[in-house]
Amino acid sequence: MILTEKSKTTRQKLLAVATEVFVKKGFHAAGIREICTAAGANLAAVNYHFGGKMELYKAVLSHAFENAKPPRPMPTLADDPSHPQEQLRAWIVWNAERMLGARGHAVYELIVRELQDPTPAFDDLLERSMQPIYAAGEALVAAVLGVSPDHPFVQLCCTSVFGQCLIYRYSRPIIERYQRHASQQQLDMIQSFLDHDPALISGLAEHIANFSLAGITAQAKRIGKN
Amino acid sequence: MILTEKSKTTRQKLLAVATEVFVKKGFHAAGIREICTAAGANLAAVNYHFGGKMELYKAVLSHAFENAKPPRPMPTLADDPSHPQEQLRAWIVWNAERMLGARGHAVYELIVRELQDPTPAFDDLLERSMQPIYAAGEALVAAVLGVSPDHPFVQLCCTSVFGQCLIYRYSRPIIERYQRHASQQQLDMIQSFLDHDPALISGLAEHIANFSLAGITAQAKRIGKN
DNA sequence: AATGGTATGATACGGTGGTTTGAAACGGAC
DNA sequence: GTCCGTTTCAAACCACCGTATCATACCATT
Repeated sequence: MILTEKSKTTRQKLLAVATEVFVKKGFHAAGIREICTAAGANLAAVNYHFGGKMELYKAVLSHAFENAKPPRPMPTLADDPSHPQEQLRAWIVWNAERMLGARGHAVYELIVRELQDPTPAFDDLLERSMQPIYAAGEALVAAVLGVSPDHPFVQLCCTSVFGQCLIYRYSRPIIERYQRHASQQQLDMIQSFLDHDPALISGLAEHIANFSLAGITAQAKRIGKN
Repeated sequence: MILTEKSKTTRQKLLAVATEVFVKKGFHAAGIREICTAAGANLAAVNYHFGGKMELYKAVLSHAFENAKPPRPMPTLADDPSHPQEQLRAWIVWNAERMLGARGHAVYELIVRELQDPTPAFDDLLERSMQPIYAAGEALVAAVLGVSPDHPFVQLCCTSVFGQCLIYRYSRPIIERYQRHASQQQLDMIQSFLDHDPALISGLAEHIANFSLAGITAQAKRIGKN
């Protein structure tokens, strides 16, 4: 199939709209009629350009993954092996900003959806987008704890870090519902969070880093005592 | 409607099976036919006994909420206002065990589903099951931080605590998928976690408490310095 | 045994959602 | 202008799901 200019734009429009809709409603709840009308395309367009709903979804995942490329490289232990604490802090901040910020937005929203209703496309996405990051985090935590990466505390601490990040992706409905009981100041914060305000995101990332680093070093002392 | 013995067992079977299915697949993906055949009931049974799918779902939520009543009462600041740290630790452990253990299993699994695809029954469930716990946690964190409950740090810290708990409910698919790369020791841990092994649960709760308390006291020092 | 409220059963209806079809419109190549 | 591959379009198809219907079976009461 040769892609002319016109076909490219319909395909791209479809892809963009589908990303939005899949993020907002998840794979099953999203309808191709909704996607097509929102993209100004015919109902048959999805099947023509992608071959089906699932293929469209996989294309969306790949596209979102490509667009999630971070602006700066991930900090790793190898960057500065003599200062694991500083590197760990840098990694946590980097990871949190990536997960909460606008740049990685779609991927993580989609991953979070996959967590509950895994589709066949899940494994590949997870392997490509999360595994390297998680492995780097494990290595850093292990270095700070002074144990091997297989140590149970390593997984516990890493999960604590990821849990703090993911909940902001996860509990958007709660956050939105909170608006009714919130003060004006809180309302502004919520809105700017939903808009991926970079200042707020990095503030959040700082909090998670401070919180987690204290938690991890406390566990390190606990290990040392035993 | 007078409930004879026979009708009671069908209703209860329906309720039990529906809880399982709704937990496993969520409200939308679960089918009446699936539930009825699994319960050995006729297709019309749901409409007869509950009045519709949504009413069945609400009944499941209520039933799950009733069954989640904790074995011991929630620790609050009022229990011992002079030792907020100890009370906060007790609250975190209590909350984590409740969220991760078998007793509250269904409620939290359902809440987590609601987080992504809210149904009209969400608000009520949230208000009844989460709001009191969250408020108690806020008060305790605020006491330890030495600030008012409206302080932004309070919400940040509370969210960090809940995030660490929820991720274990949330990312079950990841945990299960991890089995392929896991060691035998890890496999056993995963299995006993999925079986709600009380020893493992309280170990997890201890970790979350240690981790979070260190994080929160670090934030307290940070506030003190400013 | 007869009766009437209760429970179960088989089946059909209306709606929705993904997919398919076949014809029409486009656009460059000759 | 004609041709042919590519793209768009409206309509229909098909499977599934929640619900409604109505007949039948149950069972305590009389």
